[in-house]
Amino acid sequence: MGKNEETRELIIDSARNRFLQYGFNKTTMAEIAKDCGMSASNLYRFFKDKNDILVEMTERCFRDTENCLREILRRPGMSAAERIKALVLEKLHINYDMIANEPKFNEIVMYITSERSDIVCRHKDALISSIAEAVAEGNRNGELEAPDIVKTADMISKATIMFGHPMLMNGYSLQELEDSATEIIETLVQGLRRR
Amino acid sequence: MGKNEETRELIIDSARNRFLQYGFNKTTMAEIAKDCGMSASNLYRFFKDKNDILVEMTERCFRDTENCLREILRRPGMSAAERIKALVLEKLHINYDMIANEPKFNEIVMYITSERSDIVCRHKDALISSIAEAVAEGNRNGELEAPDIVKTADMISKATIMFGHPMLMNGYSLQELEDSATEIIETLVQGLRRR
DNA sequence: AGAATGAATAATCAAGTAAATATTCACAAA
DNA sequence: TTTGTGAATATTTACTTGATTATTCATTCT
Repeated sequence: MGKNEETRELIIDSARNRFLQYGFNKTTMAEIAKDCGMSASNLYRFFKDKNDILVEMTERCFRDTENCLREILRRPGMSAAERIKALVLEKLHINYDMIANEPKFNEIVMYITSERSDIVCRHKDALISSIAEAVAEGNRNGELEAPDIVKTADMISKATIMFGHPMLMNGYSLQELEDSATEIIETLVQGLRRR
Repeated sequence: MGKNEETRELIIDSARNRFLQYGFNKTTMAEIAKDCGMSASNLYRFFKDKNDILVEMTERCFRDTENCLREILRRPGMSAAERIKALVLEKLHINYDMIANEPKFNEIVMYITSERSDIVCRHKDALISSIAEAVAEGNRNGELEAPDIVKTADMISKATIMFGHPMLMNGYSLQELEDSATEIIETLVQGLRRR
């Protein structure tokens, strides 16, 4: 890995800790720089501005999630139903962990959602792609009958939207969320089954 | 109708126009009073405070929606599937109209959601009750097989949550929303069918 | 050259004050 | 007795201005 890329990672990690713990506005460039052992002005050699650090942090976070989901697609011996459920539950767990452990997660999500909906959309599309792969697999092995794969995947993502939005998860225990997600997916898959 | 109740309605209607057009904070008690042809201090003879006007306005709005839904339950000659779809689409249309025609609807919803989630919860429960009635009907006539009626209704409401949240409807056309809602409900109902 | 810095400038935030608004109250009209 | 009002008070908002922070830049270091 290039030295330059290493420094960028160090900065993103330092910023991430501060942003999620204290919030974006309450974190100063000087603090991030101090955590990295450099001056504030030097941060600008690696990132355009403070917002840019947040954006790249978010994209990295989304990329990690997407990799998790792709890993689930590669697991052997799962039915399409099981795979779709695993995808949604994985996203749910990642979100739940963040809500539980990172005080300012909600604030950061709201900020990104309102200011950079394009990034959120791209992530949502990646999610739909993963679900689509599982649906396609279900079609191939005769478990499902979904003529329009992407439309079906999009439908599934919309029906499970509350497990990807921290705001909507508020007030439910992890158990309740898992149960609800499971019931929705099992009913949907049952409705998509080849008869 | 009592004179007192008539005045309360006049005040709520005047406030409603202002709140939805200019927002809660940008509307002054003096303006509401002027629209009603009375002094600001007289408003307090009918409502505890400004917040109270908003709350009663919201409850009235929710009650109207709930009456619409109950009316759908009384329509003759519909299958359970059709009735559930009609319920969700009705709520979707009401929300869509508000978003399209009332500039500050979103702001008001956010405010009520954060400050008085109890009211929103009660409305959500009423919605689930209506869906539950349709599910029960489906069970009776053999169209559906849902052992736990309320749990099933709750599941349906969670899977269609995006059509009840203005925030999540942002960026979709009415047609797209209707299509998505229809597809989700038809798939769910198919999954609940007696086999 | 590229990496890094402290000082300079620009933008944003925060404390304090003035103005606007919400709410109360003593009293009048119906 | 209920509806109503204008004046008085309490609260909130808007606006200054001083302080903090983001960003740029000229310069040093390697």
